[in-house]
Amino acid sequence: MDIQTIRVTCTSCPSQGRCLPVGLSSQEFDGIDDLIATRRRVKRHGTLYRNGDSLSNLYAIRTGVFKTCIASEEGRDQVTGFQMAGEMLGFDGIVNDRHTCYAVALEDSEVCALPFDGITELSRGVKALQHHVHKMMSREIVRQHGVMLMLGGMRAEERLATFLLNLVNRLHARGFSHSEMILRMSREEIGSYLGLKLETVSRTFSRFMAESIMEVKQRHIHILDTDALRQMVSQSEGVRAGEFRRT
Amino acid sequence: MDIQTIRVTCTSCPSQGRCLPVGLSSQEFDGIDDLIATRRRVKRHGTLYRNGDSLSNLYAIRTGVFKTCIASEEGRDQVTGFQMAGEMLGFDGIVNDRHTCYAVALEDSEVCALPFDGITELSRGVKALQHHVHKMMSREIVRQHGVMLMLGGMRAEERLATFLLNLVNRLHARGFSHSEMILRMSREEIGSYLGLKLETVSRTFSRFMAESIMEVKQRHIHILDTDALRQMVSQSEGVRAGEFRRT
DNA sequence: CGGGACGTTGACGGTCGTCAAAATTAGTGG
DNA sequence: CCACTAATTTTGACGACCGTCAACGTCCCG
Repeated sequence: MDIQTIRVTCTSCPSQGRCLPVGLSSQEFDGIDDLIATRRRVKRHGTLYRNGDSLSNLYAIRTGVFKTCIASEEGRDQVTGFQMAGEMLGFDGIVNDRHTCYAVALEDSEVCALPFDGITELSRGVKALQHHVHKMMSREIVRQHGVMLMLGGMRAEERLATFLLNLVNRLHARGFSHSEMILRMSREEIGSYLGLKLETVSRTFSRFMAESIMEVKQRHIHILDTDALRQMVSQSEGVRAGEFRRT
Repeated sequence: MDIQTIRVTCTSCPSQGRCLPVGLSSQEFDGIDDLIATRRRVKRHGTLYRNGDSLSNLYAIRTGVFKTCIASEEGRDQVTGFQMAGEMLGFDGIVNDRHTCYAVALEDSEVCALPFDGITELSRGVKALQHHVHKMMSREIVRQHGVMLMLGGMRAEERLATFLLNLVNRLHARGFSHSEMILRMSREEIGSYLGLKLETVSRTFSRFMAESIMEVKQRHIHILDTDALRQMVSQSEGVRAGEFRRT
């Protein structure tokens, strides 16, 4: 048994206010605490929900990191995102009352399970909550636009640079270093997310290291030249004729 | 002046019930009509909203076809989707109160502009509407998962097959043929959506025609062998060793 | 210390992007 | 209605990027 559930209140959450209660007055905040939110521990490689599971909860991550994947019928899976503290999971399940994704913890993690019915009901009374739910779903849509941009037109270098910058930024916003991090996902998982094979991911890391843009020791990343990475992402313009461009 | 606005009610909509009022009781339906929904005509190549525009409305398509695009900073645009009658546009704008996309009509079209504030307010009273809004946003998220799957791991043939099947299905659901259609978008727009260059799209069409899977005359498509297309999409498994696989 | 998961590196080839030019269609004005 | 130009589409030749296959290194945990 690797999952525990206990009654919990937002008031004591380590990801303070990143998820649902953003921007609520203290009175409204008390309302949130009335949501019967249960805390669940999910061990590394444990599954939070599978596709096909009926949608009962949305999940807010308290600590840890998750990946979400789609399992296509033909057996090829694909990572659709990596989520960390304060981010929410489960919106994919609302259309058909069942999840079309599965979510797996990449390290021992803790989530807050929020009954979807409770959220909708509460948000009928609390404007700020209602708006925030809309915002979170909209944010997910816009995030995915970025992924589509990446998958649609970028080369391996640009994809990996985009990915690493995004990751380190999100970690920095959570109080970690803006230049160092430990990846919680394998090369294969990165590749799946970026639409690349794991060998290509590995090679691209090596190239970055050779160009002393970063130090890479397995999953430990130390970014030495953030600007170089940023340029990679937006360099796409102004390429010399004859060069290979995916755009 | 290519845009007209007039007061309109759902009751007389040609895309009956595909957008907001799905599953509402007649009483609730009357509530929807209270939304100050204005009809807007948008001519071919006309813009419904641009990125940067503040979010005031969501849009339900009454007639016609639209494309939505992201404009990346570096000038490379990308089509994120094609929308037709009964489908809704604008969810991307909710996070930051401004659109991060632009929407362009591919033929003379007509939309219903629904003030976002009105929708949220009304949905606080009407459960079914509230749930439906959530569903539509969730559906958009799931749709994009499909696009990511396509962009992440499919070959040109599979992408185009997926695209055409999806399109013809949606048209069929609207009462059109299940085997014939006229594309409203150029090869370049298709390519942008599929993460391919227009030449590759054109070549792939030619190949489909050579294999008599379909007849292609410019933008007129006649599908002769739907099963062949379906197999392309799910064929990915069981490929002989030595073949190129993007998965 | 040994086995398995994970990561790195090399060689080779396929797909699709690039460049170029021709063909077909669409749109415009006389 | 027809000439003329612009836009879109098709087709070909060539090569870059990245996928495939394979072998080797490294790390972790029992």
